[in-house]
Amino acid sequence: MLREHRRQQILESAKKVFAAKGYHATGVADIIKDCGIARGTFYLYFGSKRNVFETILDAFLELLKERIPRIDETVGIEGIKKQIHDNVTGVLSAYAENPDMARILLNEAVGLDKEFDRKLWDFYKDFLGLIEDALVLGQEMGIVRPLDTRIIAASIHGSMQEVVRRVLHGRFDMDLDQVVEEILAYNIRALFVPELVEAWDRL
Amino acid sequence: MLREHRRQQILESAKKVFAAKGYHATGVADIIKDCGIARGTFYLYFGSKRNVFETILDAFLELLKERIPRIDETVGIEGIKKQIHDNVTGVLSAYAENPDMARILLNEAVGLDKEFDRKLWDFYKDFLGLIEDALVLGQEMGIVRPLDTRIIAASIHGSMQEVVRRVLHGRFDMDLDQVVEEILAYNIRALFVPELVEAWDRL
Amino acid sequence: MLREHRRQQILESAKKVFAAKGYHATGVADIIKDCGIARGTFYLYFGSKRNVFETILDAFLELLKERIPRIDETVGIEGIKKQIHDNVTGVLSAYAENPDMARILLNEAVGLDKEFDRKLWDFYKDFLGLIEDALVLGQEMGIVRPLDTRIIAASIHGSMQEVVRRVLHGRFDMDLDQVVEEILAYNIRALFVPELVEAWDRL
Amino acid sequence: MLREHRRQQILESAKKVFAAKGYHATGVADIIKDCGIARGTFYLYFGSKRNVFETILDAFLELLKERIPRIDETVGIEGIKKQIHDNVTGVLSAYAENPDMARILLNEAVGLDKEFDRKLWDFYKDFLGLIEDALVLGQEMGIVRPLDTRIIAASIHGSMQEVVRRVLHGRFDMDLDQVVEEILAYNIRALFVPELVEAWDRL
DNA sequence: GATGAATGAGCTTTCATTCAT
DNA sequence: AATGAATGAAAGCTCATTCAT
Repeated sequence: MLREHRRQQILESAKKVFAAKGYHATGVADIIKDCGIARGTFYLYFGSKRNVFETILDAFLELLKERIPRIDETVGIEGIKKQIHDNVTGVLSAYAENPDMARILLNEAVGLDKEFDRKLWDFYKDFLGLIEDALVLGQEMGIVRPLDTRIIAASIHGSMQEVVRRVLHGRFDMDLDQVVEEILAYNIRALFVPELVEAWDRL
Repeated sequence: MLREHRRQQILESAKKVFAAKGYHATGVADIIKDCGIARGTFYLYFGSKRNVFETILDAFLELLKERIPRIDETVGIEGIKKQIHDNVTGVLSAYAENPDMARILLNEAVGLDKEFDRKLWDFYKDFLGLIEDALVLGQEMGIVRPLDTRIIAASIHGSMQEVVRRVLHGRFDMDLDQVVEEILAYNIRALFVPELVEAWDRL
Repeated sequence: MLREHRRQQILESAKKVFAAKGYHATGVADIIKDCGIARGTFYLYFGSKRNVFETILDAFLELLKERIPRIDETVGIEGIKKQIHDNVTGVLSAYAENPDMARILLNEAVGLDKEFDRKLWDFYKDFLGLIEDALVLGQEMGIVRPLDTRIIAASIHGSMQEVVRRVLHGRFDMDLDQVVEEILAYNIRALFVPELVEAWDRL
Repeated sequence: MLREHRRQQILESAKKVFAAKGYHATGVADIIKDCGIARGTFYLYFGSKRNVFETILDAFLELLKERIPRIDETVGIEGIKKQIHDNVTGVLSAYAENPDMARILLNEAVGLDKEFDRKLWDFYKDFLGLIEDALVLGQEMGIVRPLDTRIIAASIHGSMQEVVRRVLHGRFDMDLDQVVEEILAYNIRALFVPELVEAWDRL
């Protein structure tokens, strides 16, 4: 399908330019120049500048969602450890593999307009919901210490997001695994009951 | 000082409107309407729309800086605990007391343009530097566990920022002290050597 | 009279600034800054920016008019030569002694608006009228060769004006007398019947 | 070339309006109204109001330059006479054929801003340079009397310019040839050695 | 008389979007 | 399907002038 291919071309160009210059500083002119198409052609595939941006954002949010499956608690502590490890790695690598999209999500999509804000809050609400569910489950299983699950879910999310932001900004020259290890070590201690922390490290 | 008073009026209106509508969606027209002044009057006090925004942002960054004094480590563990507690409370209350400014910093100032981005990164660099210094100091004192100070400094910053963001968004109906307690409990466990965590809680 | 003194102060400042920056590039702000008075004070003495400009221009046009008295032809050729010499010297020295006003007249007042244009044309019409009258008279006396008085009056005026313009622009480092001599030598030859030219030079 | 045609359309409208209302009194609104195009279209072809004006001015200066070729002195006195006649006719007809451009050059471009002033002075410097060269050459050939070439070059230029200005202003109902004859007769007498003037008229 | 803060009409310019070809 | 010239609403900003003190 040629049509689909052309659509993807535009999306790629838009992604690149939005990430590099920001939403407002990017004009439709920048996108079509990068893409080598005419102004009118752009509007043949996307209704508006806002619409391309939304498409890009939606795709990345979808991608992120897939990387965070619900935790299966029936597989024992060792299995849980592996799941958590995989989830964190999955999310972080989603960012790492799509730096442009990540930059757009973390830097450009913030404060764009009311509707985008709602979309992001909705996404994060789901994301935090999953974290909260996991925390509650952990508390029921006795492995997570007593804490306010809402505040702590936000903390976890915020700490990961900020680390990602700084890695993307190019300040950290470290590899993904090291980042995952640090984040896990940090949160394990922050969340789990003391007895488990010891055991965890021995796993 | 009538002049200073008028300047403050404009700043207040600008703060309100920027926080409510966002930087780009806000026109000078919105600010002067809220303020009840003429177009020209606005430009008598501020050189441009960007300039008012910058003034607001700078003021808030300055305010935040004042709330984060360097930690005095010579006062014993109990004194350190109090300092940390005060610092966290200080920063969070700076946000709580200036919700508009906070919203502007966290939502509007992100991705505005290259120069604002640099300003923010510079500010955060200082902020993270202080956290890192404290972590390194803690490690030297044997109270902070071995960890990558850069990643963890980012984590701490990110976790606090995200919590603030969500409190501002109005979803949390909790009071400041509770938030501070949760954040501290979270980070104490995440950072300190196990022996200290126990002692800490007993303080 | 203090009032008159203040008025002159403003006129002097305005003259200076208009000559230096041009009418449009000059703001009321420039004038009052140079003058050290308040905005409102300016409008106490002059109804508008245009009005100050007009006042300056009128004054200079008046000054110029005084320097060009009608020629008295009853005094013999030698007397006429002296009169012409004095008139040319008078006009040129009016420019030389008021370089700011001259610059304003020659560079700024051109093409300002319909009304100024009319004022200037009227002035020049009078000026050219005097020259034409002198030419006609000269023809009647048999000392001016046959020529189209309108065209030649314009030529005379234009040649003098352009020389003044260039002197003002600072390109010529010559003194007034030399300029007068050249202009006279130029026009005498251009205008007079051949026999007279010779006689003229011997006078 | 539709694009070039549209560009010319805008230039024509701009020329007309600038000549009629003057640079400052003319708004982009006036130009596009005269032209029947939208605001944006204007900026598609010209970067700014100043830019159109400059384009018009440059074009006319270029046109004038072409009309003033260097004089070839090797062709004998009769040939020189013809060349001078042709040059003067050429320049004057350039003005006559482009009254709007001429009005813009003579009335609007004066005192617009520093940069335009420099452009004009540069052009006139070249123009006067050519005249001066011709005068010096004439002196070497013994046909031009002793005179200050700089002052007289300015006189010549000024006299021609002023005549043009008045013709454009519509006060003169005479034809071009007559004007040329008068200007030549005037300057021949003013410049040449007496013996030549006589010979000249006999040619 | 003097002040200078306040005014607002009006300017130039931008850019997402449309539409005739 | 593709083009790119044309559009025009809307933005930021200036500055001569006014007027309450």
